[in-house]
Order: sequence, then C-alpha cells, then structure tokens
Amino acid sequence: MKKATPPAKPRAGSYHHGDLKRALIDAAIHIINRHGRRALTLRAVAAAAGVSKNAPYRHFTNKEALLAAVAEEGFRELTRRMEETARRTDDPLERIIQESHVYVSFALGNPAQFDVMFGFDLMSFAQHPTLLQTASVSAQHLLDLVRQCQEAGIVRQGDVVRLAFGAWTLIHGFATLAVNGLVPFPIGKEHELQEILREYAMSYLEGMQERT
Amino acid sequence: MKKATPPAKPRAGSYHHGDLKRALIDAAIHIINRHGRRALTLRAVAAAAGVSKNAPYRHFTNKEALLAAVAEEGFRELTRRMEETARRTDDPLERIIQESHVYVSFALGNPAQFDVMFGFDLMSFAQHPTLLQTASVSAQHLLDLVRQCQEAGIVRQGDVVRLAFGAWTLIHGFATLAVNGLVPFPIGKEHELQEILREYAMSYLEGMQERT
DNA sequence: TGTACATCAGTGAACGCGCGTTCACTGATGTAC
DNA sequence: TGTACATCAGTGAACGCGCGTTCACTGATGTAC
Repeated sequence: MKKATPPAKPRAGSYHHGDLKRALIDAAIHIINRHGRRALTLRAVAAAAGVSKNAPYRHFTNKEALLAAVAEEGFRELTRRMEETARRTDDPLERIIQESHVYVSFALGNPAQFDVMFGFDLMSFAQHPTLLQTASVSAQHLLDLVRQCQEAGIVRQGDVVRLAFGAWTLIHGFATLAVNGLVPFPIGKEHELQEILREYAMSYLEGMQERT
Repeated sequence: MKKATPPAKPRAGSYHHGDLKRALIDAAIHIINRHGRRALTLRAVAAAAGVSKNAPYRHFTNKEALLAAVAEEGFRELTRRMEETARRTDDPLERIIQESHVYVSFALGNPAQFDVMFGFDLMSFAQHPTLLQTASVSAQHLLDLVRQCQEAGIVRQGDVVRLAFGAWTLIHGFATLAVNGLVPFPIGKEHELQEILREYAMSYLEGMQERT
C-alpha cells in the first residue's frame, strides 16, 4: 500500500474538504499508476476524491496543471527516497549503487507517473516553473553524488556534469526499458535487480576512472 | 524531407488508390513526428492520405493496429540505418560508436514515433506479433555488435545479453532524455552529439574490458 | 470478344461516448461592527 | 455576544467538440462463361 508522503496536514481550520488540492493530487497519482495515463481524467480524479467533477477547477486551472502537479510530486518523492538512501551510508560507491536501485524501483512501482515526469508531449517543462525547479533538485542530488565520487577518487576529474549525465543516462535507460518490460533477463526479485544494477554501476564507474 | 523507405512499389495493377495501406502508415508517421502523439487521429491520417475518414478500416482493424504499424515501421527504419552504418566500417568499436549516433539521431528526428515504439501504455507488444518480431531484429543486431566486440577483445567475455543490454540502456537513456530536451549541454550540432556519444561509448567499453 | 456477375476498396452520413470546460447557483465559514 | 455581510469551496446541469467506429451504399476492377 502506498502512503501519502508526509501525513499531508489535515489542516483542521480549512473550508469544506480539508485539503482538497492534496487529495486530488494523491488521487491522480493513484489512478495514473494503477490504471495508466489514459485513465487519468479530471472526472475520475474528482470522483476518487469524493467531490463533484468540476471541483478541481478551484485548485487547478486545467488538466495540464494537475498533470504537472503529479509530475512534480513524483520528482519530490524520488528525491526524498534517494536522500533517505544516501543517509544510510558514507561510501559514495555504495550510495550510487543503492540510489540507482531506488530510481529503477520508483519507475517500476509508478510506471505511468514516471512516464509523465519525463513525457514531453503532454506538457512542456518551461510552462511549469515549480515543476522545473523540483526536477532540478533531483538532478542536483545526482550531481553531488558524482562529485563525491570524484573526491573519493572513484571517478576521474573532469566536467562533473558530463560524468553525472552519463550515469543518469544509464540508469534512466534501464528504468525506461524495465517499465516497458524489455529487460531480457529476470529482474522481478529484489536481489536480481540489485545484482544487475550493481554490475552496471561498477562497470560504468570503472570506465569513469582515471585514464592512463 | 523524408522519403519512404524503398519506393514502396506503386503496384500499378491495384484497385483504387494504389497502395493505401502504405500511404496511411507514411501519413501517420509524418503526422506523429510533426505534430505529436495527440494529433495522430484516424481522421487526420485519412485526410492526409486524401481518403475518406473510414477508409483506413479496410486496412487496419482499429487505431491501435495503425499505431502498431507506425512502431513497426520505426523499428524497421532504425535497423535499416544501423545496418547501413555497420557496412561502412569493419572496426567493431567504430561501429558501436557510429550506431549509437544513428540511434540517438533517429530518436531526435522522430521523437513521437520513438515514443510510440517504446510506449507501453498505448499498446502491448504481445498483442502485435509482427511488431515484436521486427523489434527483436533490432535487438539482435545490437547483440551481434557486442559479440563482435568480444571477438575483437574490446569487451570482456561473459553473458553477451547482459553486456549488450547495458550498452542499449546507456544509449536508450541518452536518446530518451535528449528527446525531452534534458541534456544539460549542447548537442544541437552534429559534431557535438558525435563527440559526447563517442566519449560515453568509450567509457562504457573501457568498463566492459577484462577485469583483473 | 462481350456480357453478367462477384468482389471489395472507398464513400457519406450518422451514432454515441467521454471528455474538458463553463455557468449560474448554494451554502458553509470567516469577519466587521 | 449577536447580527449582517462578504468570501469562496464545492454543486448540478449543460455545452460543444473531437473522436473511434458502424452502417448501408457505390462504383471500379477482376473473372467466369
């Protein structure tokens, strides 16, 4: 079962519903992850939140705005999980391996949301500044991670953006293909996924060591 | 300008249109790449092919079938370009670098089609056997490539599927992120894209060398 | 070679549905005096 | 503390549109005799 991030403050002193905006976002995330992108209609979201079909317009100017909120919440949750994982160890190598796992797990557990987060057709990042900002926090986290690897001598010196983007590329590609069921070997069990990601991360990092 | 793959045999002795099926697929590809996924409606495709809005039903059982054809044609074209590139050199290292470039270029040039090719929500591969088969030809091509690298001693021995999938993962991730405009450095010019892909491919292959 | 018939690619009109969105409203809550 | 008013979250009905799909048809082509 998926629990909403922090308890979402019931805000006792609120108007009728309590915190409908929050409830709508949660409902939208639930629907999109369970039933796919096409099932995400404003009507369905409103119904799931137990509210009439045009109530959402009090909180979102239109459907796209709700979708942007779904994506934004996705980035926030992803960052939260990665940071939580980072706190568990000091070893930057282990961090990068564990966080790769978190990234792919998030994608597998929230396939359609993940798709929206990186879907260019449905909306453009530029039009949703807070989304852009939230997404760049995730990116920044990765950047820091790679910088730590550089400092620890695991990864060679050089443009950290290029190095980090390479790592992201690998993990993001894995996540994308995994979501679409295109991984040609079993990753259903936790340890299988762990193992293969460890292998890939190690290989990538080896390739990223100082060149002779 | 995009030319249909081979001249698509006008089939002079055909009924009214000549080869409407082919024309519909071409029109669909044109529309989806130019105006995005949402603009791809059967009506628009029919209109673009200069035919009434229900004529497509003579050739496709429904919209999803047309979409599957669009995806299939994408894999066919991608494979064609990769094979063409492979023919230009005997050096497996150079092949893998050049074909990476072809892969990403295809994605950038045909963003929405690329999206459909790997979009799980709109259809499931399993329901379209010929699509699955065409896609696996692309996969097989990559597998052969990595095997050649093994034989040339560029890549270590071991499970070729795992090694190849890792490479795919990297390139596919790059393509996906590039399509969404998320690459944090310029790749607009040909040589910029070439250069960064060469860097990544080299790093990946270094990581894939024999381990001590 | 000519006629009668079968086939089937493409037509035109229409159906029905689900959707995002708008409008005029209601009624609960917060606030000024 | 009590009353009058303003605010605004949520309602119910309806609009209008675009879409996929169906239906009965038409008319060009291929084929049998």
